[in-house]
Amino acid sequence: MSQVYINDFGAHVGKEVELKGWLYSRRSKGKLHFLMLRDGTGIVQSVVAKGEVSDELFEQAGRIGQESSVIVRGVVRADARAAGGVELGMLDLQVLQDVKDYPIAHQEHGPDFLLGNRHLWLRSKKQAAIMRIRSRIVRAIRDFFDDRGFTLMDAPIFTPSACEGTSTLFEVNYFDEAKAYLTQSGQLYGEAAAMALGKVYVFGPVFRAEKSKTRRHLTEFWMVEPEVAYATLEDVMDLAEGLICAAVSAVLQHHRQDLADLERDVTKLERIKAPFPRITYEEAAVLLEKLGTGFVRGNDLGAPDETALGEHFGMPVMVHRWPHEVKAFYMKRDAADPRLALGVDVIGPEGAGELVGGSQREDNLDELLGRIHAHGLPEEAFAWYLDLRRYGSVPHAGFGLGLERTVAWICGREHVRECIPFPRTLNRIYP
RNA sequence: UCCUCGGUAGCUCAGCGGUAGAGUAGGCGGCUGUUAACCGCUUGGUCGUAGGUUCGAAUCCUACCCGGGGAGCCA
Repeated sequence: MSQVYINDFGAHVGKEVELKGWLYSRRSKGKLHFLMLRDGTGIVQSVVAKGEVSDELFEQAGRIGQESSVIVRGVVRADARAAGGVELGMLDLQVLQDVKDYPIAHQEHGPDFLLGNRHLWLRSKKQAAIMRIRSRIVRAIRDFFDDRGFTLMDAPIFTPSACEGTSTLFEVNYFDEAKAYLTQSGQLYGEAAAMALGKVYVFGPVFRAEKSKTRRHLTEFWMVEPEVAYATLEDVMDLAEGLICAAVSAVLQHHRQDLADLERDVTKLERIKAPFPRITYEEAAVLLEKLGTGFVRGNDLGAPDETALGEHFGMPVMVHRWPHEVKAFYMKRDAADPRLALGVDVIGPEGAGELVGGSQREDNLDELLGRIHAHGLPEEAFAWYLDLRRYGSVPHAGFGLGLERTVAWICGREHVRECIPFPRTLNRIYP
C-alpha cells in the first residue's frame, strides 16, 4: 500500500490508505481519540475507537505528544462531523518518534517567541498555507513572464557598488583587497540584459541594510524585476497590472482552502481586475489633501497616504509621474513636463503599501551623466551602465515587485515576516 | 538614528509597596463524536540585568540589555 497525501483523500473515500506525517493535535473522549494529523498538504482527523484496535495501540494513540512523527494506516470515510468532510478511521499506528514538550502550543504566541522558533512555526496551519501560496505566486510570476517571451536573467548578488546610490548596503569582504556589497536591486543589470535579450526579468533576493523595523520591511527579501527594451512607462504599467492580476487569480484558483485557513476575505481578492486606477502624482496629491492624511505636496507618499489611497480605491492603484526630486537618478523625465519623472508606484489595497516601483529609464547619455553627478554618485562605478547609453541606446522601462509584500497582501497578513520562510530583520538573523 | 510600548511559570498574561497568581502546555485520573473538547487533581518562578530608595521592591527611581510597533528610507 502506498502513501496517500491528505489533499488527495477526497478521491480515496472508502479505501484503505497510508498517511505519513505528524500529530498536529489531539482531542480525547474516553474510549475515543481524535488525532489531527498533518502531512504538509493538509490536516485530517483520524479517529481511534477503543475495541476497534488493540488496547496497546489505543493507549499509544492517546499518549503520543504534539508533532510526534507517525505512519497511520486506515480507511478514508466521509463524515460531516469531521472538519473538511473526510476522516481517517485508524487501523494501525506506527510511531517513528514520540515527542514530548513541543514548544509551540495551539494558543496565541508573541512574535519574538514565534520568530525565534520559525523552524517549528512553519509547521502550523496558517504558516504552511502562506508558504504554499508564496510558492504559487512565484510560479505564477515565472509563468507570466515565460509565457510572454521573457528571458530569466538573474543578476549578481555580489556587486561592486550601489545600484541606486541611496540605500545602505551590506558590506562583505571580497577576498583580500576588494569590498563587495550585497545587491539591493538587480535593475541595472536587468537593463544590460534587456539590451541583449529584449524582454528579460531578474528574480532573486535583494538586501537592504536600512534600520527599518516595520511590518513591511525585511533586510533580505525577494524581488522580481522585468526590464523591456523599447518599452514606455505606459507599457510597463500594463505589464505590472497583468502580473498582479495573474498572481491573484492563480491563488484564487488553486488555494481556496489555504485562503480559508488564513480567514482571508476572498471577495476582496475576487474584485481585483484590470484596469487598475491610474492617477498622476498631482491627482493623488489633490485626493490625499481631500482625504486629510496630512500629506505634504512634493514629498514621497508616507505609509498613511498609501493606506488611504488603497482604501479609497479598494484596488491596486497606479500613481505615476512624480516630482523627480523624490525619485531615483535613472528615471527618465517627462517630455511634457521636465519637473516630473516617468515613474510609477503601484499601491496595494488593505494597507499592503507599495507593491511595485517602476519607471521608464533615462536613455540619453548626457542626461544620465548629469544625473549621476547631481546625485553625487561615483561615475566610474557606473561606467558599464553608461556604456548601455553609448552603444545602441533605446527607450526602455521596467519595474520591481516586492514578493513578500505581494504575498502578505494576497494572504491578508499584517507582517511581511510571515511571508518568507526564514525572515531576516533588523534584530533577527536566527534561526 | 529618533519616537513609543513592553520584558513575571515552557507559552499567553494578571498582579503595580506587605506570603508569586490565572489560563494554557506538561503529569495523573475520568468521559464513545470531539472541533481551541470538557471535568477533577497536580508539577512548574533568580518577576530582563545591575545599582539605588524603603522596615519591606515584581511593584518606585537610574542606567544598561533584549524585543514589539512606528518615523525616516524603501519593495
